[in-house]
Amino acid sequence: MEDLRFDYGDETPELVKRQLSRLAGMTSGLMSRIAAEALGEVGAHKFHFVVLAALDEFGPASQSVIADRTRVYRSDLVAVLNELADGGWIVRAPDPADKRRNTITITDAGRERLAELDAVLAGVNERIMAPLDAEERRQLFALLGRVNAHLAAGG
Amino acid sequence: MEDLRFDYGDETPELVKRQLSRLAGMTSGLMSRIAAEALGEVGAHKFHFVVLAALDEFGPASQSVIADRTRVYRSDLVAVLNELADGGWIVRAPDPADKRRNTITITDAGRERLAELDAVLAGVNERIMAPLDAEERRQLFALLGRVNAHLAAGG
DNA sequence: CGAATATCAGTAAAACTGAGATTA
DNA sequence: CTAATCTCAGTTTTACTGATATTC
Repeated sequence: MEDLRFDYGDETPELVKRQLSRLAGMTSGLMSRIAAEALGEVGAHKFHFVVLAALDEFGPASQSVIADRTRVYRSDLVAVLNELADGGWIVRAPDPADKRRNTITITDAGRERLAELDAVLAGVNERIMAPLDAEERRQLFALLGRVNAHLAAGG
Repeated sequence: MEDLRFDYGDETPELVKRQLSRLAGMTSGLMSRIAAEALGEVGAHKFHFVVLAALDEFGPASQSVIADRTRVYRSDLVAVLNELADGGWIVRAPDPADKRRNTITITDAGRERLAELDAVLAGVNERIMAPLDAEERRQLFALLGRVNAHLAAGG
């Protein structure tokens, strides 16, 4: 992941450029790679952030509920929680009321970790959005937000 | 690839929403998936489009040159060209002047295929950008273009 | 000889599927 | 008995690395 690349080179075909400029999504793999790389540098990945944020905001929950909230697959969530437990950022305890369930709880260290990852991502955002001023960023997010909402609604 | 998903559910943590709204790139995986799925429906993938476009615009070239122009890895380009040759969209012939090289040439069928894939991608673009009018799309692409240029320059 | 070209085999990470064991 | 929960094993796709044979 050392060669961060974004465009298609100096001799990019016009047809490709046109599609790239129209299909915002096809060009944005790099942005998530920058985020993944930055999180990787502190030994995390995006699911750590997403899961810790869900636990911090909504409180303790079963793995199944966390999977629904975060859209992490139940099967993959197991490994993510193992990693978070190894770091002392969550506690996994059997639910006495339903022995099928585990109750996952964020720890104080977990909240510190969450703040750390949030800061990392804020730094990534700053790096990516550097060429835009505050008003332009607001515009960009508003436009993307409308596209996103449209897609999320099944458009 | 049947469950196209974009947001993080009704109970998305605020921290995640905030990062999602700021980090445009982290949310755009779906857009490229829509494009990949649409191309898949006609038996293609994005490298078919990119390689055909490069051949159409710049003329016949060696595999090495195509790899540089399209940023498709040399090792992966072999399989892409095999598929394009099987479809009759390109011709692969040894270069008499340098026996290490193949000369790749787009065929008339290849140009038709390229037009077909271009139309598919235009349809995807229309679907994604549906909520924005022409002026808003122009604005969005201009803003993204500046971010892209910044990242492409190594920002 | 060293370097470039095309090819193949294989790795790594992310997204996803399916099946098994346990408990409600 | 059916259904839910957790876990594990495995698939698929994409991006990428390394090695090899051939030719310059």
